Amino acid sequence: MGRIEYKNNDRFLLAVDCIIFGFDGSGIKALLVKRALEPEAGKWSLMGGFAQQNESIDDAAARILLNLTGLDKIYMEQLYCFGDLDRDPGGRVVSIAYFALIKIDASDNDKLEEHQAKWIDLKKLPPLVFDHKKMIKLAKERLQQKVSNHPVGFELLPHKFTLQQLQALYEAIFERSFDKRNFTRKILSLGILQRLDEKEKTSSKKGAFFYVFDKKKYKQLESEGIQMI
Amino acid sequence: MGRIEYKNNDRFLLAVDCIIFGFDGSGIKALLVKRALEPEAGKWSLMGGFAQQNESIDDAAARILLNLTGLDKIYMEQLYCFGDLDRDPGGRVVSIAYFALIKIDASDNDKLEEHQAKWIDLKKLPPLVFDHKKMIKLAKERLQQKVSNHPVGFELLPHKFTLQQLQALYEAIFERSFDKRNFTRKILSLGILQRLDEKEKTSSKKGAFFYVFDKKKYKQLESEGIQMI
DNA sequence: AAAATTAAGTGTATTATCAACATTTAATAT
DNA sequence: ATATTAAATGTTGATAATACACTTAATTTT
Repeated sequence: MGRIEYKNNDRFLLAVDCIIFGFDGSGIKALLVKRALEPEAGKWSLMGGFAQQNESIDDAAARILLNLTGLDKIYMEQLYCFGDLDRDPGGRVVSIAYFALIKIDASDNDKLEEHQAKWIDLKKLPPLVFDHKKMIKLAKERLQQKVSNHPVGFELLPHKFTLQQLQALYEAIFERSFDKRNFTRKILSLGILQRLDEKEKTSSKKGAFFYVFDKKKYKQLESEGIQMI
Repeated sequence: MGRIEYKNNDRFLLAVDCIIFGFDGSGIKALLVKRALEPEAGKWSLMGGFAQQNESIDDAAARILLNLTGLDKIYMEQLYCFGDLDRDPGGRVVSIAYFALIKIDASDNDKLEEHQAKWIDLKKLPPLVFDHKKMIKLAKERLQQKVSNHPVGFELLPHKFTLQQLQALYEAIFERSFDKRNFTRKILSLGILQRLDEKEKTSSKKGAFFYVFDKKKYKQLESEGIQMI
C-alpha cells in the first residue's frame, strides 16, 4: 500500500517557470533573470526552479516567486505544462509555467539584483533560453483573456489609480487604444470602482480622481459573470 | 554537457489522464474505465497512464487515448496540471490532464471492453478515484469556453449532421435551451456550414437537411476570431 | 484680476447585436 | 384530398457597442 506502488515507471524532473508581469504606466513588462545554471547560463530567462517532492506544484511556483521578489500572496495562475522531449538541452525536464501579476515597484530590489533580474518590455524581449519566448507569448494571450472577464488588472496597478492609468493598462495589454468616453462609461457601469475624494495632480492642472477597486462589490457580482471590456 | 546537468533534483512520476467526451444525441458523456491498478483498483476512473521518458507529454496523451479507443488524429487539448501533494494515495504523482472530443460510435468496442470502459452521462457520474471528478468539472467548463469561440463541437457530431443535432449538442454542453430560430440564424450566419442536398428523414416526414462543417471557409475566417454562440 | 493653458470629465446619435415570439412549408401517412 | 409531423423561416423591441467633440476644473501666465 501507499508509497510502494508505481515502482517501475519513469520519473521526471519538473521545472516551474514563472512569467511575472508588471506595468510601469506605459508598457507591460516581464521580469527576466540571467540564468544561473548551465546550460545557457548567463542568458536571459524566466525565473524558474525545480519542484520538490515535499511541496505541491502551486507551492513550488509561489516559492520561486517569493525567492525572486520577496513577495507572497500574489495573484498567480497556472498557465500550461510544457512537455516536449527536447525543450531543455540540459536533460528531460517537463516545465509547468505559471504567470503572476505584481505591482512593479513592490518587489525587493536587493533580491532582484541577486538574480540579475530586469523588467523588460514585452515589445522589446531579448532572445530567451529554451521555450521561454513561447511561454511568454502564451501568457500574454492568457492575460488578455483573463483581464477581459475578471478584475485582475488591478493587481498590476497601485492601490489608488486614476481612470486614465486603468485605461493605459488595458491599452498596453491589448496593444490597441480605447475611446476614453466609452472606456470610462463601461468600467464605471460595472460598479466595482470606488472614487476617492483625492486627486492625482502631477499630470494635469485639474487633477484626476483616484479610484480603488471595491472587492466587496465585486464579490456580490462575481457569480453573474462580469464583462470587463 | 547535455544529460549530465540537474543531477541532484527530485524526480516525479508523471501521469496523463484523459477526459474523453462524446455526444449521443441527448447528453454529453465521458468515457470512464474501471481502474486496473492499485490503489483503488476496480473503481471508476478516467483513462490514464504514466508518461515515458522517450515521448512528449502530448504524445503520451495521444498514446493513452489510442490505447483505449483505437483512435488517432483526435482533437485533444491539454487541460491542466494537477500537482497537489496528496492527490494520489499510491504515491507522489503529478497528473497532466487532457481532454479529447470523439465521435461516440467511432471507437473500437473490443478495446473498450478490454478496459471495462463505459460512456457515462456527465449528469450521472459515479464516484471517481482521486481528483478525477474535479478534472471532469474543469474539462466541462473548458469545453463550454472552447466551443463558444472555436468550431470544435463538430468533433462530437457525425460528419453529416442536422441543425437540430447541432443545437441539441450545444444545449447539452451548456445545459440550457436555445431558441431554434435565433440559434439557426446565428450559426448559419457564420458561413462555415455547407448544406447538402440530402435530408435526414427518420425523425420527421419533411426531413431536415444535412450540413457539413466547411473547414476551408473556417480557415479563411479564423484570424478574425469567430463567435460561435 | 483676467486670460491662457492643460488634461479631466461628460452626452448623444448611430449602428449592430441579442432576445423574444408564431406561422408557414415540405413531405408523408391516412 | 386531408391530416399529421417536425422543419424552416421573419419581425420587432431591447440592449449593447461604437463613433464622435465640447465643457469644466484647477493652475499658470500676463
